[in-house]
Amino acid sequence: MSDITPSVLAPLVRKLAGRSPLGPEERKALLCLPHREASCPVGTYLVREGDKAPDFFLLLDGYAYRSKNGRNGARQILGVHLRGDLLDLQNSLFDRADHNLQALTPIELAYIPTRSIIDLADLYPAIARALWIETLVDGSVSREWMMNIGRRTARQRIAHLFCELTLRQKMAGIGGGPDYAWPLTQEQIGDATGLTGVHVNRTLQALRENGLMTTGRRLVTIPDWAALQAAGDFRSDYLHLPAVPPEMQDPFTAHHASAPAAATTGLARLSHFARLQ
Amino acid sequence: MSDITPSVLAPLVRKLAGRSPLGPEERKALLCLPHREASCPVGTYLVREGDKAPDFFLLLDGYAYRSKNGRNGARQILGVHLRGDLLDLQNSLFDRADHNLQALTPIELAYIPTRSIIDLADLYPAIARALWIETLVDGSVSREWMMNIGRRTARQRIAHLFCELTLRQKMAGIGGGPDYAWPLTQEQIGDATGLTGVHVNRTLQALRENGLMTTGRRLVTIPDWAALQAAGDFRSDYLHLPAVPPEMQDPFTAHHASAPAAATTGLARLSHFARLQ
DNA sequence: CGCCGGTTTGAGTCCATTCAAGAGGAGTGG
DNA sequence: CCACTCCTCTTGAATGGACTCAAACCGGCG
Repeated sequence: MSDITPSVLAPLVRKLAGRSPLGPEERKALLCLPHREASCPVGTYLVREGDKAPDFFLLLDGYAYRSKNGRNGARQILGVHLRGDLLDLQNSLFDRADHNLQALTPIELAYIPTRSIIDLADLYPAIARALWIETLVDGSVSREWMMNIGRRTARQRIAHLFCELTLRQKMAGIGGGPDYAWPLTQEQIGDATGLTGVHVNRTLQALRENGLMTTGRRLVTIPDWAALQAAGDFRSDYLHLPAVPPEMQDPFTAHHASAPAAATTGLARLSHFARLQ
Repeated sequence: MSDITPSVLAPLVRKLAGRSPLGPEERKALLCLPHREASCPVGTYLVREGDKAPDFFLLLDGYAYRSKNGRNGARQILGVHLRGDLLDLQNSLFDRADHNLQALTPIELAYIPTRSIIDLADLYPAIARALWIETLVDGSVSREWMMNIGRRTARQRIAHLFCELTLRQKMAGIGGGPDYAWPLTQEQIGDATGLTGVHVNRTLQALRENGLMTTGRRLVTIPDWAALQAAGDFRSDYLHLPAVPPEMQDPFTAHHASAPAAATTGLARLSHFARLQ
């Protein structure tokens, strides 16, 4: 419960401060939130479609994903989450969850009562705004996924997904080397991209043959990041990341970011983020 | 610039109050927001992908849509908006817009500086929360669209889109009769559902032949609402509407839509989650 | 009237699916 | 250690849904 070891919630502060500047008082309030740690095996449903008033979670370690089920048994994966992500802001403010949230790998999480977060948001406008922006970013990602699923070829969709997850891992400080963890099965890649597992397999083979990536037991290596980005029509803007390392920027984004007269809020956020590290 | 007729912003209050209860003071503050009215012809870009710091709008009349462009010229429509909707919460808090916002029909709108809304949100937690929830609802709709585009047949996708727009019009008090306005061309339906215009045409013909709907010059008639819902795998939950009239509710909304599915490790879930409670 | 945007229609093609069946690996229990 | 199961990945052949590329049709409008 609420205790004196605040370090567990540090990622929460880091996350939110990356969205809206937070003063020391606000940081402290966040760190003092009541919470409970837990760990779940693969496949655990954290929230199930139709459940009432779920609380929400900070993902401390491992991977999770959101999904929806169709009447005919079809499943669509809506997003993937990794260490440091806030889970289920989406559901927690509604009376009933409209999608599932499931552990993709064994996970560690901190469970935080929704009530206490809302109270904090009422008390500190900066926290409220950070939560709001976090939700807006989530929406932006959803939109890019729509684009991906609706208007790209199988090859592009899969390359795009690999780009997104790889970059997000990089930003979360996971897997600094040439290898990145890959938590999804081919079937799950299919569910995320609107394809079948079989066709994912074939497309993956083609990508490998072209030297764009190699997958081995739950690992990906990407020899040529720029090439994979191009193959996936990937531009990282939509993730609204605080600061993408130069070697992983795409020419398009770099071009725009280098324009000096850029907006002030982004830069403020950036410096804030740097301070945390 | 800002004028003295506050009635124009009444839909804004109505919208937000539907998300979170607002006191008289908060309502008054909203109505006193500085704003400027404008009207735009069909096709006007209100915001263009890559634009910086757009302000935001209240749609007073007409239809608008959001879209994204791929590098190869592909276009994905991300959502459709109608009278009373808040436009571009999505973009306005970021440095740069990540998608387009365009007039689908001639529209009337009230333009509100983002700054003043944010100030209001800082001042009144209830307003901040309402805006947040509005954003969450938007995310919920995006998720359903992902499901639609990724995991449904052409027939289902199109039927679903018709259901959504029809119901939202009903809720906004437009078109009380058996006819509803239909602002989208077949090409645009394709862009919204991840199909081509040609195939939309053929699918539409099939739907008409089955007596599920008829389209005439910018009008739709739906003889059997339940049948169209079934054809589109449509459940209105995801829209998070305040109150859906009984004749338009679907039978499925009542009882839990718990898909049995694989749920292999579902057993672990219950014990664990019980512990959390 | 002629233009123009939207709808309709046709024929051929291709991308992705379906339905199998087999292979590889990891974990389990005897 | 093996046999066993389960899960994931792989491969093949046949099918089909949606796409492409036209061209024609239609109504509204200047």
